[in-house]
Parts: sequence; structure tokens; C-alpha cells
Amino acid sequence: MVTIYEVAAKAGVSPATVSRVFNGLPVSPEKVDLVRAASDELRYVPNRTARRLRNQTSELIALLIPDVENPFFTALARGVEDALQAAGYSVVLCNTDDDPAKETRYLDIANSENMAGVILAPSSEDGDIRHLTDHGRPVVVIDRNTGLNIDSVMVDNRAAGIAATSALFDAGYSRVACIAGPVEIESTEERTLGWRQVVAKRARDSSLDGLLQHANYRVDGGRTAMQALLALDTPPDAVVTTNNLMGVGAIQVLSEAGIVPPTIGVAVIGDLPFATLSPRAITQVHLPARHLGTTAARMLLERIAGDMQPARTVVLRAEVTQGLAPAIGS
Amino acid sequence: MVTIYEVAAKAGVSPATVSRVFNGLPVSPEKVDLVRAASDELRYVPNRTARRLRNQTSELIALLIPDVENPFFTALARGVEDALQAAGYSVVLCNTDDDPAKETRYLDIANSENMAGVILAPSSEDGDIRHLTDHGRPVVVIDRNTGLNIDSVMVDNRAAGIAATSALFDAGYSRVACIAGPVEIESTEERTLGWRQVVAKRARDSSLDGLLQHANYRVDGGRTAMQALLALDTPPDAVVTTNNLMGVGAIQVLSEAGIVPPTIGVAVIGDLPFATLSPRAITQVHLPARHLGTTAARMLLERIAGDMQPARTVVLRAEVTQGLAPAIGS
DNA sequence: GAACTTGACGAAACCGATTTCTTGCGCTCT
DNA sequence: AGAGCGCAAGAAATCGGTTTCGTCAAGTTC
Repeated sequence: MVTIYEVAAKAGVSPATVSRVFNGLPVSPEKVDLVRAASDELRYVPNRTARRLRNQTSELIALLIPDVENPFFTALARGVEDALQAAGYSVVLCNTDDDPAKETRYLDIANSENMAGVILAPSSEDGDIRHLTDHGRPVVVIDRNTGLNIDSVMVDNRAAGIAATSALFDAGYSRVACIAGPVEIESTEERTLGWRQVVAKRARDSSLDGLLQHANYRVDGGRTAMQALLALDTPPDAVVTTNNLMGVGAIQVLSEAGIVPPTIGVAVIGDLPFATLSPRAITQVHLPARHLGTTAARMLLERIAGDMQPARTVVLRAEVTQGLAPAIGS
Repeated sequence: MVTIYEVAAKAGVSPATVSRVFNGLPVSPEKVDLVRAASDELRYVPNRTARRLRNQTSELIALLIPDVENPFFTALARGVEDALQAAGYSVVLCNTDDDPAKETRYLDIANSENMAGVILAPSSEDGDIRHLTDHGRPVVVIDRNTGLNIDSVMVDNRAAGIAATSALFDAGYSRVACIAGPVEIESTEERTLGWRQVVAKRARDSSLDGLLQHANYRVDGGRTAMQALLALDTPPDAVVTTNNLMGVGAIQVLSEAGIVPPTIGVAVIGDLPFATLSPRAITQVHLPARHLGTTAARMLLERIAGDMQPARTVVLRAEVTQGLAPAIGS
């Protein structure tokens, strides 16, 4: 590693002057040239660790997400990155794997690395966010109510659940099941409540036994739940899944059983990633993943810039793509 | 931030002793207790920046991938993470977006952040890897021949191209097209060569005009290329795509045109992520993405541990899932 | 009992930047 | 001409750990 001292020696100036050149502080033109020449020749790159120790901050922002393999979170990550890159920051993505211990570990790292800020997408249980706010580090939380005085960006999950379910009833289905995620996750519970609310109002059939299936938030969870639904004495004629991956699993099971939408109604909260069948038959409640990311990033940048106003909560809405009506009667 | 000095003062010992306690160096039991009590009470977390400045290394490893939204790379990232987490390292994921400038920037960052090592998955052009190796930082490259003295983990891309194409001929197709990625990317070129080799040998039809389409490596590239293939005077009866996302695009176009495999043969090099149609009709050459990641991580760990042997290249093989034969004649 | 080894532990140097403090030069103002 | 000001730039302190070096006391050996 070439240090500032070597550059200073080569240029015949003091380290302080080299530092000033690199930070745009006033230095006489001839010394600037000397320093530039020396640093180019030595291929000097400032040591960020040293700089950060001195400055107590860096241009690094941590983004914690539970699952890098979920397209919802990668889209969100793109949004965050786009906004932060533009502002000169670099993003480091940390995969918490829905593990509170990992989440806490990464939060501690972000803290002791003196990162400029943190954007946190929820893990199933509460990690120790206080690790961060205690130290006054800027934090924005995505899709989780912390109860703490922290900025957050939310989706209107209740509305998403209502929209998905209503769309199926509107299309003519009457027995609408729900594949929900783990109960600990607040967002999926809200979506489920939306489903419950619409079903209570519009279902002709009053027996809901077995129509609500809880599953893990991944493809295999969706598969298991869909299989359970198909095995019911009176199976549903439509199903809502409260996230994208469970939707994929459900559709896989249906397609393997030879049942293709719109023979059965399917509404997915979230986007169907890389869909290989025509998604027109399926109702999708498009979550603004990327937009969530950019919004969170902008809020964080404001905090980093010194904005001290009380915590804000921004709620974004989802947009529905209505699926086809059932084939019956057509 | 609580510092080691405050802990030392509270415990009535020197900072050196506190450091020794935290690093497991010999300290008398009673002082250990004093230090532990003081640091617990103050909730002391060592400042990684300071530690790293002194130690010239950290437990952070950079993983550079071109596209976080591509499931191939996220699977690879999972592999890397699994292996490195177990060894006590944390992974920071950097999205290079196929942009050599971003790649170079992240490499510089990894370097000036004193990260323990770097795993680099290819971007379309050559970023400046020398930025790293110059400084003796451990690096492992995935799926790219650098020509430099650097460890790498490869897939046998030629064999993958051959396998995909052969599988289609074996299934009974005779006019097999290829949707290839950008020419600059070595891995896709190798796969294309595999296709060319098999086609030259087995195609009855000698006119290959238009059967090779170059496209960008994403879903829309696959769509455009597939549309072009369908518009040919004599369209192919089967197609190979040299990556996963272009495969998704191609299948989307086919399904929108009402052509469903195995009416047309489709072979994808890579896995079809989150497939919503039954993937049995499609030939997949499963790339060992996760395995690539764990292998790269292990090699990197060996280097970090001080292994000085000459650079190694590990070549992994893909595994084929044969798709269905064409409906014709059955 | 003197010389020597061993081990705990504090003082101080060190990592490489940034920044304050200080010096000294050149210019202006009266 | 001498006081005063502005500005470039070097010396040195600083960030918060780790580590070398030196000291001192306790234990060992002859």
C-alpha cells in the first residue's frame, strides 16, 4: 500500500499538503501539480480505513435483507442502489436469512464499521435495532413497524390483501382461499387480514374451514399449502397468496395437477418473477419494490445530511393487474 | 461510541490489558473479570475501523456480481455466504451492473477498505483486476479466464453448450437455433461454440442463416431474439439459450404465441428460476451456481490462510435434465 | 541467597489519514 | 516604515485499537 507519506516525500511536500490536494483545500497550483504527479506515478489510493477512523464516517451504506434469492428484495436492492450510487455512496448488501442473530451481527458490524447509514428490511423477529439508533446512526426501516422513533417506508398491506381478494370475487370466484406466511411477520398478517375482511363480507359459503393456510414464505411453502387446499373436501375455486414465492409454488402445484388459471382463480401479492406462462390469467398485486428502495434511500440521505425532524412513515400503495374471469359460463 | 480507554479507566487497568482480554491473550483471571464487567456495563463494541487500520486486515469479503436480480448470481452468492459465514467472515455483496467502471470502483474500495479478500464474478469487459493482485490481496475469479496468475472456478461452458444442443437432437429435433449472449462475454461464447460444434455435425439442414441470435443477457434480450427466430422464413424447431434469463424471455414469447414445448424444443443453459409452468418439457443444463460459490469461497479461505501455491483453476460440470421429445409422430 | 527465568501488565509506538495549531512570507494600510 | 492581515504549508495531535518493549514481581535453580 502506497501511503500519503510516500507521496509527500516524492513530491517534496508535507503529508498535510497531499491531504489538502485530495480534499480540494487551498494549495498553490505548483504544489498541486507536484502532488498529482507523485500520486499518479505511485498509483496512490487513499486508505479508507485510516480516513474513516479520523472522520468517523464513510460512504458505505448497509442494506440488510432477509433473502437475496427473493426477487422482491433484489428489486428493492436495485432501487436502493440506484438512489445511493447517484449520491456517491456505495451499498453493501447483507443477507440476514431471516435470522435475528445474523441481523444483529450485521447491525453491529455496520455500527463498528462507521457506516454512514443502514436500511433494514424485516426479518421475522425483532433484531436489536437499538444497537444502531443508540449511537445516532441514521436508519430507515422497510415494511416494519418498530414502535421506535425511526423512519420507515411501508406498503399498505391491508389494502393489498383487500385488492387481491376483491379482484377474485369481482372476476366471479366465490370460494377464495388464502395462503399466508408465518404469523410472526407483520406484513403478511396485515395482508391476511385484508383477505379475511373481504371474505367475511362477500363469501356466499360460510364455511371457511381450511381455507386459510399458513406456510413458510418460500416456494415450497406455497406448494405444501396449495396441496393441502386441493385435498380439502370442498376445495376453493380461487386462492390468494400473500407473497410472490408462495404464489410460484401454488401455481406450480396447480399446473402439475393440470389445473390452469383461470379454471382456478389465482391472485398473488407481489410480482411473479420470470413468469414462463402468460401471466394474464393471474391477478397480481404489484408491490412497488424498487420504489420502496429508492424512497428509503432518499430518506436515509436526508438523515445523513443532518435532517433532524421527527421520524416519518411513508406508505406506498400497490397496483393491481386484474386476472381473467373463470371459464365457467363462457 | 465507547472506546477501549473508557473501559480501561472503569476497570482500573490499561487499554493494553483490555485489548488482551478481548483477544484471548494471557491476563490474570481477576483482571479479566474486571474488564468484562466494565465492558458489559458500558456496552463496549470494539471499533472495527481502528482495529483494521492497525491489523491491515478485516473479516470482510467482497463478492462482486454483475446482476443481483439474476437468480444464477444470487444462488452463487448464497454458496459463497454459506461457506464464509461458517469461517467467521462476513460477505458484502456488490452489484457491478456489468459496468467495468463500477467494477473497478468496487475493487478499489475492497482494496482500500483492507478487506480480507475478493470473489469476482465476470462483468462483460475486463475491469482492472490488477488493482487487487498488485497489492497481494487474495482474489478468486468465477467463470472468467484472466490470463493472470489468479485462482478461478469455471464451468465447462463448451460441454454445457454441447449437452444442451445434443439433448435437443437426441429428442428428435433437427433445426436447432441458438440465442447467445453478448460476444464480449467469454462464457457465453464458449457455450455458443458448443452449440455450433454439435449443429455442424448433426444438422440435416445445412442453412444456418439467422439461427444464431446475439442478444443482451436479460429477459428482454431473449424475447427479442425469439421473436426474430419465429419471424424467419424457415423457423427453427428447437432453440438453445445460453443463459437462464434469455431462456425465460424465449419461453414467454413462445407461450404468448401459443407454442408450448415440446411442440418446439427448448434447452436452457442455467436453471429456470421460479418456473410456473411444468419444466419437464424443457431441457435444462443445471449450472452448479451454489457450488461455484462455495468452491470459490473455500479457495479464497485457503489463500487468506496463507496458501502460496501457484494459481489453480477448478472446472465444474453442469448436469442435464432432458426435456420431452416433440409431439410429432407420437 | 544470588542469578535467572517466567509471566502479567503498563507506557508508548504504530497503522494512515485529517485537522488544528503554528510559522512565516508577502501584501496592504496609514 | 511598521503594524496588521491573509494565506500557504509544515509540525504535531488525533481517531481507537494492537503490539512491542520494558519493568517488576514471583517462582526456579544451583
